[in-house]
Amino acid sequence: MADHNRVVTNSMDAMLFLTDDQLLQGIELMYFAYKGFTSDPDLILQNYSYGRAHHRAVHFINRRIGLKVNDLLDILGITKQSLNRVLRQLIDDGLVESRVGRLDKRERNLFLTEEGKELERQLSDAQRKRMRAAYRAAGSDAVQGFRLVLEKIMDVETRNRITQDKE
Amino acid sequence: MADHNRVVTNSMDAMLFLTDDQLLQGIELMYFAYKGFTSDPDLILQNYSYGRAHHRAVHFINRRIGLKVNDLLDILGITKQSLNRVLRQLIDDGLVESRVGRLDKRERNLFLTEEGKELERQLSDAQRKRMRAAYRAAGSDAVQGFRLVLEKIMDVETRNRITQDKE
DNA sequence: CTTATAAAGTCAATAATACTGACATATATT
DNA sequence: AATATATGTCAGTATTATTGACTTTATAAG
Repeated sequence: MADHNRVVTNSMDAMLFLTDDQLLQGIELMYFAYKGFTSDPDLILQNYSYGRAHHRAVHFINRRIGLKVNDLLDILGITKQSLNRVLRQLIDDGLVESRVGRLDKRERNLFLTEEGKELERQLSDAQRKRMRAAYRAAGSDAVQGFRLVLEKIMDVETRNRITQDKE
Repeated sequence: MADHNRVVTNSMDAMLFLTDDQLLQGIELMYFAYKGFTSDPDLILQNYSYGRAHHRAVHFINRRIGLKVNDLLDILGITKQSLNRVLRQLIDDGLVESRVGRLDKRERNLFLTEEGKELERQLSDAQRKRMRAAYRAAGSDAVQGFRLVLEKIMDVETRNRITQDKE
């Protein structure tokens, strides 16, 4: 009975490339792909003496226009002290605008200025270019699989927050 | 003529989810998935007062047993001064052994000790568990696509080095 | 209206990871 | 003997993150 179950499990694992070695290969792929994924924006950010933290802030302020500081903290999963330095710089440099909330004046809504949008465009153009090339080379079926697996790798709470935002 | 080409390109893009917005969604997926991907090992590493740099070193020393220090530097893409601190700790703590090369005595070959293997097992078990669950949930076709897209996202030089190592 | 809670912002100290530059040692190559 | 290579180390700096303590302003609860 136990033996029978194991055989079944193993054959399913084989179909799904689930040997320990295949899984380690997938783990390495994630590592190397993520490295490439961040390399193009990193080069651009150097010209501004900014880092990845600035990129992430600019990205999410662009994607969720007018989001609150607390929302950004939740998304990034860092402390407000960590975000503060980055956000302070972006605001002082005129890339981000912080407006007092209309309903709740304690809140601050974040927006990209024209200059901020310009940096965002540079960064996302570079990153999109790589993704577009990868998608084209891999084909649409592969892209669907790619997206599905990534969604399953995420923390469930993160996935719920993301997918709920879509609709 | 130009118009005609653009129409064709756009429809292909649509099939491949290649609108700017879809590409940005893919970029966010990568970000959130990578965050989940590293979260389990990060928790384990805290018990050892180690960081991700230690994880990467342990991972690759395990995967390419006896690799040279220079090989590890190439893989990680960091300076020897950066690696030194991490490697020094791992060696001093008895997780990694550095043996003088047989043919070229200037070289050092790196190995995990039993204790090092034990940490590697803990870390990769946690990471494999998440990957296995994601693969199972997504299905084997999706996994193939996932792997293919990741390979295309990598830098070409990295991809050549990895795929050449496979055979 | 007063007290409590919440959102945002700041100051200070610390840690992990990376960098550049300079230099040392042992071994191999020319 | 001179040069190059592989490794290791010291010092100084930058980025990104942390914890803890505290302030200001505004809303909510009593």
